Amino acid sequence: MPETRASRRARREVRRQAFVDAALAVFAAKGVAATSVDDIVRAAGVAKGTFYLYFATKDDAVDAVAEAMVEGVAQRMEALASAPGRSPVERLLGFAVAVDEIGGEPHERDLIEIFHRPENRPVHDRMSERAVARLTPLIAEVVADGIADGLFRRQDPDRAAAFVVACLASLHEVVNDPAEVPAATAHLNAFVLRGLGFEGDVQ
Amino acid sequence: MPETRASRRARREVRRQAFVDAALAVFAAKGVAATSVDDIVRAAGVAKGTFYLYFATKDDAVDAVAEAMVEGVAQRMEALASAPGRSPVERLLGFAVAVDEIGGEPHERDLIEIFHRPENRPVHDRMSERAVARLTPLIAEVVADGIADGLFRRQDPDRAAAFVVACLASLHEVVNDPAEVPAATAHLNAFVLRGLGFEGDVQ
Amino acid sequence: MPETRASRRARREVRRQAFVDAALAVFAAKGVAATSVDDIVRAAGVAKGTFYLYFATKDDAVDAVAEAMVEGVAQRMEALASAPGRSPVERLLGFAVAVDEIGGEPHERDLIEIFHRPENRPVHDRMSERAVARLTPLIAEVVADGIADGLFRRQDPDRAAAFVVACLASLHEVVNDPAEVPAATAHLNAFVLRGLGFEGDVQ
Amino acid sequence: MPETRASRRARREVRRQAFVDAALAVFAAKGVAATSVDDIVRAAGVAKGTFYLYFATKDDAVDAVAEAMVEGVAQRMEALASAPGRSPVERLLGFAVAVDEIGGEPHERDLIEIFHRPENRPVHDRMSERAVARLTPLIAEVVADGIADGLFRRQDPDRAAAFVVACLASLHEVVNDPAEVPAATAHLNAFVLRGLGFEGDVQ
DNA sequence: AATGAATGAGAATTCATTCAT
DNA sequence: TATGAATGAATTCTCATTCAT
Repeated sequence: MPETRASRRARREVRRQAFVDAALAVFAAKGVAATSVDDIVRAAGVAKGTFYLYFATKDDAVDAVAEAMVEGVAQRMEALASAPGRSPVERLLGFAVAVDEIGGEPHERDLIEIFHRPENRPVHDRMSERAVARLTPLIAEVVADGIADGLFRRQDPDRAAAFVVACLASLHEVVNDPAEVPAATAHLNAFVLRGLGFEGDVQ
Repeated sequence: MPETRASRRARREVRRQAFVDAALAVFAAKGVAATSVDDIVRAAGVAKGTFYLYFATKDDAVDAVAEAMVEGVAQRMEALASAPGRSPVERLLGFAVAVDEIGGEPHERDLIEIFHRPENRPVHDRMSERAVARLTPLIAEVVADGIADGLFRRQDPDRAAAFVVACLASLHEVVNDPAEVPAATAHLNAFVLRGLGFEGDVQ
Repeated sequence: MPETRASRRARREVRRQAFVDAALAVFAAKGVAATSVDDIVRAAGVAKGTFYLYFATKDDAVDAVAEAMVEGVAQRMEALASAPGRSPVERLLGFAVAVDEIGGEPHERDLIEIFHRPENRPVHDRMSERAVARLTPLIAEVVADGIADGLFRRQDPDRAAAFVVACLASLHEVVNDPAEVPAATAHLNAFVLRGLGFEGDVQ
Repeated sequence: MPETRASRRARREVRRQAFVDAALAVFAAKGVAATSVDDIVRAAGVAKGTFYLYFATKDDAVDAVAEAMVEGVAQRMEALASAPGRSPVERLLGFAVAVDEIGGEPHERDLIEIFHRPENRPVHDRMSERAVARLTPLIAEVVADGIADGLFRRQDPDRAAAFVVACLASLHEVVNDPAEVPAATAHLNAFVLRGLGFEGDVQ
């Protein structure tokens, strides 16, 4: 039986993901700039030419890695953002938790590793870019809901969301000692909610 | 009359600055990663070897560029931070103005140019890093003063400063239309002051 | 039919040897220090990158050349050294013949060429080093056998071998006119055998 | 009073020697190939241009260093070679002593240092070349005298001298432990004298 | 004589990409 | 699909030498 178009595509996706995993591992180990296609294929255990069967370009692969890394968090936040029956405040608090949880999976632990090594700035950047693009609308929606509910002040939800995202992103830049994470998160939540004009009791 | 040690050092500094200027121009034109030492010396109109008389490494030059770009803003903010007879709130408001003013000089206009091109992320990063390192303490001091004066809530000034810096930095990431800058700045100031727990009238 | 591991290795060896041959030609023509990797690949008729598929380093290639040049002589001497049923004296005389024969093949003719040009000292050196390392033990063994047989005086065989090797090596440094080679060889043999304490008739 | 031509030349010689000393120090420290003119002038404490007032070429300086290093030994051997009232055998034994004594002065200690580091082969080579050229005639003369006196066999003195020089040179290549030097020297002397056909008691 | 800034050709090495098998 | 040898342009950095002061 000849392979169906669907199963072919699925297999292709699996193969591609294997490259992403391999690339992630090498990136974590030696930084993105210092990683060659050779390194990636060696980690993936395939020949060099095979790489170009799945990616047009090395850069293409870097993008795929960044996307993979952001997507996990984004989906969790998406679920939180649209959680029915929860107030905007609760949903916002959930975002910080989601960001905190980054690192819960091996994949994401690598992400953090990479976030903090200065030589790995380039991916960090690409991820930030994607993360901001992905997350800001989610947050803007929550902010808009909060304004509509009279919980937050009237303000441009997009701009406000940008500030919130910036603060969220700074969490991982700023906290070095894991023990400080809860305190920092609480501080962040209070800062952000107050910043949005929430007057209730935070926490 | 043989050249004095001082004048030699001065001349050296001028020469070095010429390289920084040239590098800045090329970086702005074609991105940092895509800029070779060859490009820089061509722009500077000197021989390749000369470059290495002033910088140990290409990276060394990138750092010098980043430093040059940050230093201008940092000094203005430093002046504002320590302005005698001004309240912490006023000083904080001044920071946003200083950030807004980036771009007032040609040097800094290039800075913005670079900020916004995605391919130029690496310098942006290095600048951010430096900017954060340079600015956070300034802001932390103002926050601490505000807490001492009972204007802001009790909180860790360093962490709070990190959030403020993140929001300030997001200003330039987020606003694309120059006409929006004043509104965005006002929004930012209100967000940040409320976030710090200031209860007075913002504006 | 996919290529077997063995045939791949063989092909690799052939390719590598082609580089050695090319390098040898250029070295002979313009000296080792003055030879660039560019020169070698041009002579080999391949792209520069290919060179680095077979050698980690330019130096690595120089070593390979030196090794190739020494190995031929060494193997002939090895055969002589262990020739069964021949007395130590005969085996020793054979060594000088083997050294004389250097130059019989084109490869080895180049070797001599290189030996005598002062600008080519570096390879000569590396070859000497290797040659000494390779040949001294062979000769030491013969000397030890001679001592055991009562043909030579009691003495440290390693040290004695070093003197013999030095004399052998000097053969090619000293004789410029090929017509003189037989006389010089006879002289050398007599000198060395007497030096070792052999009292029989030399020749 | 204007400087005389002679004193000018003398001063020039002193200055040149200072460069040789400096170069020797750097060569000893980091190898010849790895030593740049920059290194030399830094060690000499002068400006780069000054170097070229005294040497036409970097190579010129390397030669000067090699010459300086050989000259000391050569002069001592010259004195020994022509010592009146001493037999050829005694004079020959003296040569080995002279070679052994290399390292008695700081200059010559460096020489040995350099002799034994593999990365410093190039100077070693140039020195060997010079040493052979300088020493062989001295030894040839002694050998000729010995033949004339009936102490040594009839043979070509130049060729014999070449063998002797080769053995002498091997002394420093072969002996690693200083404690072994006397034994090795004795072995060498016995080997050489026997090789030349001396039948008396060696030692 | 002395200086040292400037030169610029040239070196070694890397690596994304291609393509014949 | 998969392979991996081959490519060659591009990159960073070095260093002997020159020359205006």
